[in-house]
Amino acid sequence: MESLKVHIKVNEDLYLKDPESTKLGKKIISHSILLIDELGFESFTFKKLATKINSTESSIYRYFESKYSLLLYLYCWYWSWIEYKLVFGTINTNSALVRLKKTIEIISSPIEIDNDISHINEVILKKIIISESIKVTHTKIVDEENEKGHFKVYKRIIRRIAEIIQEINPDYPYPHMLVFSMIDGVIEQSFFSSHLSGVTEMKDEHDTCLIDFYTDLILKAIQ
Amino acid sequence: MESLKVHIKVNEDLYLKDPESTKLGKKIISHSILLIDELGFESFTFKKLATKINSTESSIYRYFESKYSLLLYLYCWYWSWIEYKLVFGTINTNSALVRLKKTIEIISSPIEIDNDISHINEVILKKIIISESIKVTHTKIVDEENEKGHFKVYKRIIRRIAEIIQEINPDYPYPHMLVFSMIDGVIEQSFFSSHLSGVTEMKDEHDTCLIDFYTDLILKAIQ
DNA sequence: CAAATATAATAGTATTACTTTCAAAAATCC
DNA sequence: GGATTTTTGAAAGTAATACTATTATATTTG
Repeated sequence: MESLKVHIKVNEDLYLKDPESTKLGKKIISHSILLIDELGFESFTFKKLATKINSTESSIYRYFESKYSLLLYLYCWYWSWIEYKLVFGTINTNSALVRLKKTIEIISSPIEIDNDISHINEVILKKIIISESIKVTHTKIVDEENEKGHFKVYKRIIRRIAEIIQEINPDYPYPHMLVFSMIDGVIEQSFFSSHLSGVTEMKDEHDTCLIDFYTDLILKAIQ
Repeated sequence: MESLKVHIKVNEDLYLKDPESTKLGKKIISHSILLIDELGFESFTFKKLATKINSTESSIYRYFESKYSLLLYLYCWYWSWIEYKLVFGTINTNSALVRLKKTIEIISSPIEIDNDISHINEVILKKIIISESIKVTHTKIVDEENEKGHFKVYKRIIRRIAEIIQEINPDYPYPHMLVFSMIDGVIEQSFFSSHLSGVTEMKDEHDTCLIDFYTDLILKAIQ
């Protein structure tokens, strides 16, 4: 059976030319994910990517201003996809508590292969988000990017979940901090689990203990 | 009154020549902190630093292999200093709960100027740690650095605090994850508080609400 | 004061992140 | 199906960066 195809749309000013609109564009996206994962963002260059996909540096520059803006594109795509999963996963659920538990599960679960979205490998994309997304946020131009609205989706996700918490306990004073703690913590613990053993009980990126940890932590905090 | 001078020692393989041993070395450290804060790590270069301190690129290269290893030095220095504050701040305290509370306070408090250590501006150093330390950890060579023992202090801090938690509640299953959550969360929330308003209730880097947030969170989690 | 060491001045290299130009190929329009 | 527009490829060029190497000049030390 053919499954439902979902198209994640990102802000138009993230690219010079929509990579979803052409074959070369899609190749740039799918292979950049693989190559950034392979080399790390610092060693990743448009020249190397061009060689990989039998194209040229200048062709890639027609889609993205810089390798940084390509990473920003992937970052925005990822969080839009997560938002879609959150909305889809909690639809028709009346109980705020059930919605919260489901939300925590979606945020802290390891990614499984999702065939609904063709050319993007979400498992490797998450690996990139885990190891490289701080290169999108921790920069001198973060405020500029923020003003352009590039963190809108990320912030909306936090707001959405914080609202569920407020529904459950309107008196809890730090719902956003609690949610941010989880969203950021999932990424960071996933990274450190496979690099600095000893800082976390998590064994690797596929360990599901994060669900358990954050469910317990959040429910106790807001009880 | 002359205050107690404390000398923080870092691993010898972090530098080519000990910057604490000469006037130029100390100038490199103190001014690199100011310049990295001013320009951001990406735009910071040894050439610019050399100009600032009326020296030359090649002289700075005699102390540090690369700008990256200078950042690693600052990173290690910072965590050694935090460890010293933790040990000093919980000495002679028998109750594990009191030690835990004090620890949380030390980790999540904004930094105040500490005149005990002369040429290093700890307030600005923390700003650098907040915005740049991920450039030490989130890199392809993190495993290599880990093997060289450069994250030993950081990991020991987590272990230390996790042990206090285990003393209070030996059955809590995720003491390291909980501690890591706090240590990493403090840094990340401090960063985002001043850049992405809306993701946290924290107003800025000087807001003390983190103490309150983490004290409540951790005590409820392990109760 | 001599010898050893540290620093400054200068020049040079490979790589990177991009830009420009122009020709060839492909898609689109009538 | 041929003309036109758009997209891509090939090649060369630029400024900046992250270092290295060499030699001369200070500065420290015994």
